[in-house]
Amino acid sequence: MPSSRTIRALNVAEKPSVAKSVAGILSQNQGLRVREGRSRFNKIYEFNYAIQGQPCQMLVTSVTGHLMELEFDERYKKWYSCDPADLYHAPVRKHVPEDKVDIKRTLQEEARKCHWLILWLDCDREGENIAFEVVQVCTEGNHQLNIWRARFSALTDREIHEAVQNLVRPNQLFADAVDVRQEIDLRIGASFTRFQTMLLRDAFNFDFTSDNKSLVLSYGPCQFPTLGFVVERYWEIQSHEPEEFWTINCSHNSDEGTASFTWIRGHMFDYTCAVIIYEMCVQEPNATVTKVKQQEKLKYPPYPLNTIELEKRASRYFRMSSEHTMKVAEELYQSGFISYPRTETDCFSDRTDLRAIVEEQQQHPTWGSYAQRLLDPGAGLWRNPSSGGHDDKAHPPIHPTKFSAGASGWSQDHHKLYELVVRHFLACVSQPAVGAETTVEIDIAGELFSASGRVIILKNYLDVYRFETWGGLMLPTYVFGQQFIPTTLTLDSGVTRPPPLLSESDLLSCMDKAGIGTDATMHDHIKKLLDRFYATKDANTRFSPTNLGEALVMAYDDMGYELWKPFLRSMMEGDMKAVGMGTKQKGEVLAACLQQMKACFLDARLNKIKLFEAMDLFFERFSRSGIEEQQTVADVVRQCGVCQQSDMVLKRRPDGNFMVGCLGFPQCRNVVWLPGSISEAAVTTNICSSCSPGPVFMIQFKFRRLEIPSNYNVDHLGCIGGCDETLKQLIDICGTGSRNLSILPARGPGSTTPSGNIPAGNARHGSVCGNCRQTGHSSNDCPQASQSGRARLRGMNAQSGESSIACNSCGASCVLRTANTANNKGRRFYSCQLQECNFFMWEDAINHSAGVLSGGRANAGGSASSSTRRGGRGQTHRSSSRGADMASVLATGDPQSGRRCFSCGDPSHFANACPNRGI
DNA sequence: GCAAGGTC
Repeated sequence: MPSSRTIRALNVAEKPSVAKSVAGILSQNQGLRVREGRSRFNKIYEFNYAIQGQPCQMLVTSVTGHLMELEFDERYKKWYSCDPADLYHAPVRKHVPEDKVDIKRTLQEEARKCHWLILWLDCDREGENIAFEVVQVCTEGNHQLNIWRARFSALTDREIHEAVQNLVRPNQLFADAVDVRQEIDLRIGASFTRFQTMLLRDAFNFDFTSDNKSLVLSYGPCQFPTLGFVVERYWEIQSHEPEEFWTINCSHNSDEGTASFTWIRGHMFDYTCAVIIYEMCVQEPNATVTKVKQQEKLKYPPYPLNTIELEKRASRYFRMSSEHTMKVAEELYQSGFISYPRTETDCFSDRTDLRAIVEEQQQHPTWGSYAQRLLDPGAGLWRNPSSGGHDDKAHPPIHPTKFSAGASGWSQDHHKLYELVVRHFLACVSQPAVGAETTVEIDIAGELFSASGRVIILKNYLDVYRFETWGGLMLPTYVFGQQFIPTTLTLDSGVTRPPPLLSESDLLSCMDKAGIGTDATMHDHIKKLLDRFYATKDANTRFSPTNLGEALVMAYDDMGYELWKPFLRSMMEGDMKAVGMGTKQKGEVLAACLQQMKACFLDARLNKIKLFEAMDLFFERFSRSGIEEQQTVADVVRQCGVCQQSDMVLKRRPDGNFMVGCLGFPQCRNVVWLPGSISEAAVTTNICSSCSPGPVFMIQFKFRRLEIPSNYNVDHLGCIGGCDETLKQLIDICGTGSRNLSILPARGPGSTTPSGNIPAGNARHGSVCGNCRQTGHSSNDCPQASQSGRARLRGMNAQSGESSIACNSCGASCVLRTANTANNKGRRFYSCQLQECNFFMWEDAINHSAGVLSGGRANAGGSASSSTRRGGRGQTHRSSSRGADMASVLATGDPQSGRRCFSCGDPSHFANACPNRGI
């Protein structure tokens, strides 16, 4: 029994699993009692222990992450309750949300009975912040608590015992750093989200959803840069100008097989040079082996698995989304099959018993025998895992924690993910694969070509890590000085290709590199892009921006802000570090950041026309004619006091503004103009008590929040009979004329854009400028050509033209563009607008040789060979091939060249002997 | 209804 001097200590961990581990380690499972708390997930463990010789009765329980949330005061919570700009200074408070109230009550009840509070939160900034949330809640129950912090970096016996024997005080600075982040995220996120949602949702017909009203156009310091990565790559692809190149390829057949030699010069962009060199090779085709190099190559196993790698590999190997991967991993963790799945750590601690983990897997029917070989010292397969250099000091790399040959209730994805975790772990503790690589270099007429092949000598970890392969191309045997005549020698052309769309794995890498999100939240940010209709993911897990996503990024880019770039987050990360170190004050960082962001917000609001312009490129404005018709039918406000014959009715004008006019128009011109800031107006059955002659029916108005001062309500029941001061004031302030938006370029009939993504300068786009994407001019006379970063990016290499032809390859439309590269400046070409199609054709190629695509000059010597330029993404692009079987060339001469000089056309010599040769 | 961060 505890003595009267025994200290009762309440221990709180960040999650139930840690509470259980800490209790198990400290009690050594002796005298450990478990009871329920008010929250069914967070149990309470009790046992006796001694800290620094002091007997303690230990109570160990947990929270589940943050206990509190930051929110605005009640008055600012409703979207229309305030100007979004007010959210930069509106009061905020931390509160315990409904689903955490049970945990709060448990903590307070237990704290009342305790002397000490020991905080076992994860040892990172968020953990420190949660620690202070726990302190706040517990001290509300007991002001006398002595508060301690246990610092540990792994759930091992030594770490936990050391932590409890060396308790310290919690670090307020770390917690402050997180407070800063939370407040900035909330204020920026809420203000921009409310602003752009309220501004755009009612103005445009977003054709991808039938529920326009509930659409939320969110902004967040993580989600927008993530969208930025997707859009930036998409623009890079759009602005890519295919460039034609030439290369010489050589093959040689022997009894042992075929060797393919590639030209050491690689791609040559100057056709004449390539032809001259090719001519030299054709004239002296004898190949001499100048180098044979054989060396051993090692392919190392991957580093131990952390969250981001798990997500990337599951996406690559199984095409599982990162969000789904984390859901499945969480379930495997909850049921005890794998370790904690949210970890940055990619190195194992020296204290981890790696062999014990392997031993468990020996019984598996598929990889069990590999695990047995690993443990057999005679096999020499074991290798201590290398370190990836990251350690979050809280969790080990993801590894199997319990053997399973497939539990009941597992889906295919549970099987796949568990298999990945096990095989990855077994690979990490295995020897690298060993290969023999052979490189052969040959010389033909002074030009060098090379071929390489590799055979695997020892597969080692590749035996178990079936997700990776290592090329096993065999080369025939060659010896130094050997000579042979190539079987084929061809001059091949190709075109440069744009990079592919970002895959989920690429996107995670971009985010990781730029510090966007954490290992536990990155998949949420990616999913948010899909949920918000900002991006789509295709079957190959590649992301494209939607029209909405592209328009939003385009608008902010045109405003000149880099809100869609990762810099804001990086800057915040720097500031948070400074707060954590104590070199900057919490208040000072908050004030400075919010001041900057508010200025940016106000400026963005002034420039809202950019948002409308960008949206206008892709979406239709809501038609107001229907509303007008409906409202002119029945909405009588009063009898006309001028003609005294007709009724005055509420009308919506074609420009969207409201008026109350006499139905006797045009004979009677009595009219009451209404403020220009009204978004909705409806005549009610309420009758004004002061205006006469009556009845004058009152009108329910809704004003646009952003167009009236913040001290006016957006909802107003008003009267047009002359008694309504509010209405008069708003007419004074807002006027009754055209709103800003009516100065936008009108969208003529037929300019409706389809719902799919439209590349810059698309011929289908009609009169949209390829540079700035506005209407009314072409890219050649674009006034913004040098102003916009995006315009610069898009117009970097080529300018869009208006002319288009049908694509010879896929049938879609090609647009005529002008090259701007050194070699082909001013030369015009057609390129297909269909993203998947890479068709490209010089305009002069059509003129020179009808029916021959892109090889006009290549085939000038009379070649009959030609083919289209189309090829799948990522394939080697080889199209027109001007080549010949060398044996036949040597026997009969070159039928394709007519044995004349390619350089000057003189039949008396070949190009290598051409007197004009000056390359 | 808005962010991002914990975690169940």
